Amino acid sequence: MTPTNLMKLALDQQLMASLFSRKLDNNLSVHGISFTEFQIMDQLAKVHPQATSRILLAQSIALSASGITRLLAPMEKNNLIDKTSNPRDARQSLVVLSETGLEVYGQARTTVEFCCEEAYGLLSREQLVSLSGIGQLVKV
Amino acid sequence: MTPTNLMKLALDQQLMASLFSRKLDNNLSVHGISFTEFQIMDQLAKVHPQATSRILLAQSIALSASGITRLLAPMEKNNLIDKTSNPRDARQSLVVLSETGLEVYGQARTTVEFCCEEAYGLLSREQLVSLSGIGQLVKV
DNA sequence: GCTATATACTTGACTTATCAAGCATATAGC
DNA sequence: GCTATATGCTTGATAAGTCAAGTATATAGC
Repeated sequence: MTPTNLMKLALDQQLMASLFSRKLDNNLSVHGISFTEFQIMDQLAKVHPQATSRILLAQSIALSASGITRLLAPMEKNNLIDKTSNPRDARQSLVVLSETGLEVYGQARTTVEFCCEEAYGLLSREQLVSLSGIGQLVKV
Repeated sequence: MTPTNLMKLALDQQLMASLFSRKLDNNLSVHGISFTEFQIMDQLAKVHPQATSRILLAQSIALSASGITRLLAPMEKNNLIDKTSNPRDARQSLVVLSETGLEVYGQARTTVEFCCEEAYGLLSREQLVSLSGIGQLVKV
């Protein structure tokens, strides 16, 4: 594959990602959350009821430390998450999904899965496998 | 593929896109342009020396009309693009790459192609071929 | 134990986008 | 031709993120 075609592929991917994230934002608004908030809740749900530090959350969705601070503040006010502190490290402020948060996540997840089906359902099994190959690169 | 796995794949894609666009932004800064600006220049280069309307540019990179206005203003001031008007439609304001713009695009493109190679080079030829079909979906 | 450095945040100033509203021009229906 | 509506673009207010600098706590070296 030529560099030109590779670039075209990459730019298309970016465009797709941009459209898809907008779609999710729109669809999630009925649950009162943004796509970014959903991403956080998804991370928290994975390890629930274990608490996660803000730094780890930030890294997991490629957000800066200050971005996390600003994102979590309203989520806490809306009772989606609870704050704890780490007795072993007073610098850390740990985060867990609240009762409400878990419930909202469950509902939102249905919406997200539906959108994913709608967007990626058209792809062949082969294409999906190729795409999941890309997911590996994230870790690099 | 289960809905759960499909969602995981989609979220990974978003993460990748986010990391990749940040990487491009960083690498393009030596050319004095952002990734968004590069995307615009790429669209303009495709049809150069033909002029493009702002609305079409906006759609091609999934940006709002006002986003385009705000993006193009500094590009014009930096002489990367030239403004023309459409004699058949006085509402339109057409855009072309300037001499300088074309030159900067050429240099920036080398950088972008390098980044793409770095990011996607790890995938197999078969994976890349099946992925290039996905670009079609963008138009849906 | 004290100092130096690293880590986990938070805050202020700024950037880049959005949406809603507005203005100018074009097009369609009567 | 006139009015109604649609299109192309700009502007003000706002949202969501960034970076640089600051604060508080932890860890390491002496």
